[in-house]
Amino acid sequence: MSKDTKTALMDFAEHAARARGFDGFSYADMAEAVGMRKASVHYHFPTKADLSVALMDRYHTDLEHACTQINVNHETGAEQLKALIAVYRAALNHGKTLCLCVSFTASRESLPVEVTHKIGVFRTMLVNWIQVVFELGRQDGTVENVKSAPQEARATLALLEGAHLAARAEESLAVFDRATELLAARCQSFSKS
Amino acid sequence: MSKDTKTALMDFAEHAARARGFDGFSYADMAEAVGMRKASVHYHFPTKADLSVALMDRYHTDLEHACTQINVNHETGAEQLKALIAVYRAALNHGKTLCLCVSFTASRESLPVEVTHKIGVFRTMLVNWIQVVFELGRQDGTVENVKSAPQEARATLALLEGAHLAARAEESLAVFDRATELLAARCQSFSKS
DNA sequence: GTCTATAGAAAGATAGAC
DNA sequence: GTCTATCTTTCTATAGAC
Repeated sequence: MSKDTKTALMDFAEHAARARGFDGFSYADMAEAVGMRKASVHYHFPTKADLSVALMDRYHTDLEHACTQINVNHETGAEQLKALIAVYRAALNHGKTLCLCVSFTASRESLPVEVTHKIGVFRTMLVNWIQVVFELGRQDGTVENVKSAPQEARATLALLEGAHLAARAEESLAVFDRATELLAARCQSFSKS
Repeated sequence: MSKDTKTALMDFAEHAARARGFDGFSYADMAEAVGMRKASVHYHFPTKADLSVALMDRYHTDLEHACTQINVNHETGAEQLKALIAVYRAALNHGKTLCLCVSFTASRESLPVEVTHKIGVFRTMLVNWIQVVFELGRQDGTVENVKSAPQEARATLALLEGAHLAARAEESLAVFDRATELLAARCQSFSKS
């Protein structure tokens, strides 16, 4: 069951990176978490740089999949935007964890350039997706006051990530909700047009 | 000149914390930066926890002073808000450094609870100040479409910090500007009322 | 205040047996 | 795939001379 072991290692590493930063956990921690020895962890991920690449790849895939699911399950721009907010809200774990992208961005200097590049690709993917949501929201009239969709998309991602930080600073979901309240308020249940 | 040495150590430590995270630099780095030995650094800051407290205290004082200066130098809500955006923009160093509050929030688990608490106090101070700016901007008519000043304040701090992260992710001032464009666009040079 | 010297712990990583 | 054993480096921190 080597794949399960690898998955278990990545699950722990992702959670640890999001809770304590990429420098905040060690191979010893990973080994203890899954019940093996340090040297065995190196069998699965020779270096910590390898681990960081694997984590970022999986994160990109997961989020892209989550976005696709939102498109499938929600019709209007407003509903899709609210669903994205909900995804970030859930990722907070009540203020205990950041999203991996924020965590990795803060720990940038400890990561291989390959991951820095992947962060850029990930952000571009997400901004583009959000932009389409705003365009839809403007067309179907469910998102209020949409001016420039590209600008809205950039600002929205910054707001969501900033709200993550804010919530973590005070370890409180309420802080996240307060920071995103105005954005959520622009989402109408039914078209006004 | 012990005070100068202490200041030099703090200057380097703050820059390093903002560029590489609080776990991303060591006493050896500090010693080399100011031209002394590791043990001598411990004379000024016995533990790294002590150092983190000193950095956070100074940061709070500095930012509070910057806000006061904005109040002195800018009359309208819009001008004050634009000045705050400019402060955050300058702190980026072209995408190389985060503000200390964001850096410390990400490295939370490595810091003493005292600093965690000080981060909360700092954020409250800043949110309150931003709230007053929005109230002013609504009264003098220079900031467009102000709904709830407390909500605007929370969202603005989250947006500024998120824009910091975004800019750092791509090491680009332009990314910061794009993320804050919509906020800046709400600031009018002259009252519309 | 700054130095040399050193302790003790923990980090990332590798070699080789099983 | 996992183990024991070990290496090397780096980290925070302290003792004591100057």
